Amino acid sequence: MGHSLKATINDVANLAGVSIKTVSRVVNNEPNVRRDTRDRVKKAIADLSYRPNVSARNLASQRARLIVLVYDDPAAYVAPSSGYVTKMQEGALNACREAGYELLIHPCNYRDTGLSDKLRKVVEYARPAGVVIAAPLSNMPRIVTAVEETGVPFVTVSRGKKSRRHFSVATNDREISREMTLYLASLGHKRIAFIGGDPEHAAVANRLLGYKDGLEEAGLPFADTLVREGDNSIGSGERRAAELLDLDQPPTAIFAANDDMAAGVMREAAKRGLIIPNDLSVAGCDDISLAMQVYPALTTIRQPFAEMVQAATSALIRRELPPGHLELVPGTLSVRGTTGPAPKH
Amino acid sequence: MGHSLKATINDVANLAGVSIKTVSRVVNNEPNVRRDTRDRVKKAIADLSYRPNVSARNLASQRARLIVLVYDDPAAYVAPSSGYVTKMQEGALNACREAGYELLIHPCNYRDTGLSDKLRKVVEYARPAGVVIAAPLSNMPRIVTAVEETGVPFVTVSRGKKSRRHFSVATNDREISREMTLYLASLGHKRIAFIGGDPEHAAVANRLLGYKDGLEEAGLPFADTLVREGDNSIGSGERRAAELLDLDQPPTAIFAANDDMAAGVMREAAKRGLIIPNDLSVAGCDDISLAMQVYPALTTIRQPFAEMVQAATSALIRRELPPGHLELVPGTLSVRGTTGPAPKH
DNA sequence: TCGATGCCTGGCAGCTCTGTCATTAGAAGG
DNA sequence: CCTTCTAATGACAGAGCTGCCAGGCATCGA
Repeated sequence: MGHSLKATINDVANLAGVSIKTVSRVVNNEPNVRRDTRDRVKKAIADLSYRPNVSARNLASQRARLIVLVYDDPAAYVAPSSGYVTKMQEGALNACREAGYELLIHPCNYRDTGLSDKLRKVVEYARPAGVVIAAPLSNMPRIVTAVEETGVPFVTVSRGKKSRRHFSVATNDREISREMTLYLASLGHKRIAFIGGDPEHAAVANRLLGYKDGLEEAGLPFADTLVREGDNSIGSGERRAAELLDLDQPPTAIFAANDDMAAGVMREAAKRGLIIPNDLSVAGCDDISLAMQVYPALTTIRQPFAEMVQAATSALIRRELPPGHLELVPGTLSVRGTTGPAPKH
Repeated sequence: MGHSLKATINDVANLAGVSIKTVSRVVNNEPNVRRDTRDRVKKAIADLSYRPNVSARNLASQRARLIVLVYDDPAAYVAPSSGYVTKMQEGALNACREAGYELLIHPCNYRDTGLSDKLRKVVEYARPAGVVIAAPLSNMPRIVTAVEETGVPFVTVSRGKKSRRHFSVATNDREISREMTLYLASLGHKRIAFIGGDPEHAAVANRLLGYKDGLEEAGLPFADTLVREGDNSIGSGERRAAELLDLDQPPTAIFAANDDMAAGVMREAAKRGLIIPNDLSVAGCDDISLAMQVYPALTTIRQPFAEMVQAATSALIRRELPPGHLELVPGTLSVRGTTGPAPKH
């Protein structure tokens, strides 16, 4: 019915019989408006189905109601990739919609050498209210510094270590990796291998530490030969698994620092006719959708990506960013079909 | 060095010794500016590292340089899902960046009954230059109508059938499904099953037609029992595969209308100890990242999602939208490891 | 020589809001 | 009844840019 398509604040003011300033107050939930005036304005807004013009608001208030989400999109360089991107977007969108903010997504390639400059440009151009930097980019000093230098408030998500300088959200990587290792040990596995990822990613380094913690706590020896470095891709999971399974004393369980590599391990096992979990247990980390798509479903560590990014985004919008504060969102073990008791001999 | 953070058009005009209007002309690549004037302005812009204020531009020109991308996000209702979302975003972002536009993503759930109203609100609020509606939402009349009624230009992507009313981009679903069926027949398969999806999705209906075309062309009989209806999820792929493999005369090849269902078929085969492709050939459709993640890698139909969305988005930005025009982006067969010669007996 | 034509350039209004400050109304106090 | 204070409201000036129109200045043909 209400055609509109462009009622302005003036139309609302006329209809309600008040000044545009009062309408502005109502729209922005400011105090000092009488109850009945407020109701009258609200009715007029509804009748005209008035929506404030975002551009005019941003221009007048000198700040854009806009959050930029910066993340690494593995699809750009590693052939097949996963669902963590949509998870993050979901979290950011939740927080933005709630507050009437817009979200600008900015996928990028962490290996791009010109990335810092590009990011700087994007931020200076969009002039957002804040920037969310997701892992693994959040662990790259040059990236963080580039954003920091623009002077726009920002939050990092999933950093390995705490920062003195800015607000960050992370998960308890080390702790939960320890738990996974202990769980594997509790199944009777004595030779548990670990496939790490790019050591530049702090989260990955923490997972390795957690693995060591777990071994120690279970009274198992740490062996260099059982630790390999992949690049987070399925292919590297396959290759590292091949190396491990070719050992004289191959592992009976392989814990990969992300799900893609775990899937690679499963592929290699399938090639060799190994039955999972009877002959080999496999565990991953991240709980991306891929984890449920493989058969058997992958035992993994659920990373609450959406929640983490949502927490980061709303902190940004609320402007509650005590520098150096680390917000911890705990992960959980997700035990599914790829882990089982160690083979008898 | 140029600190800036907020040089305005006035600063540039002063430095270059021209009026702001001339600066505006240069920024917008308008004609009728002398060569040396243009160069002088460009230099001033560079020196001050001036970036036009998006809000001011949008406000003054009465149009937002913003595209809304509306798509169905399966992650919301079907547990595990796939990479077509990032593909689409990639295409849309490419087109937007090129033209200096922003992209507003709007994932939604196609089963949400209040979706039309929500979309209407989003569009009226953001007032974008255009809306891209991706499949399967583009096949739902109530969705398309809701967007149409806002009066904002829009494009649908991957519709099954041509529309008289608006511009659309699609792929040659029927044709390419026919080719896949012919390919399977050429491997010697006589009983080729088809698992379709939600019949409300026009693309899926077309794939069924292509399957029939292919059978006919190969001189194979069409059998009702070999056609099943899934819901595009992995789970439904498993269930339908179970039904098919329990038949007295089970198929030797299964062609699923999307990759998730094909992955489900593979899971069911693995459960039964069937070796793919020796005992059973499996083909999918979409070529999402999952297709490369399963083992063996899935033979599928590559759907150029990114290209399609990119084409749609730039048409929107260029405002070249002849109503009723159908832009066809061809798919291609991607033969990988899940298809092979039919078993001997 | 005088328009006429066409390229360049600038002036100015206006897009829709918000921030600041002024003003009014109403309550409280003497 | 008049002051004093506070809550409620409004007037007005921008925020930074674009659209429209007017004008200046060569160039060209008659």
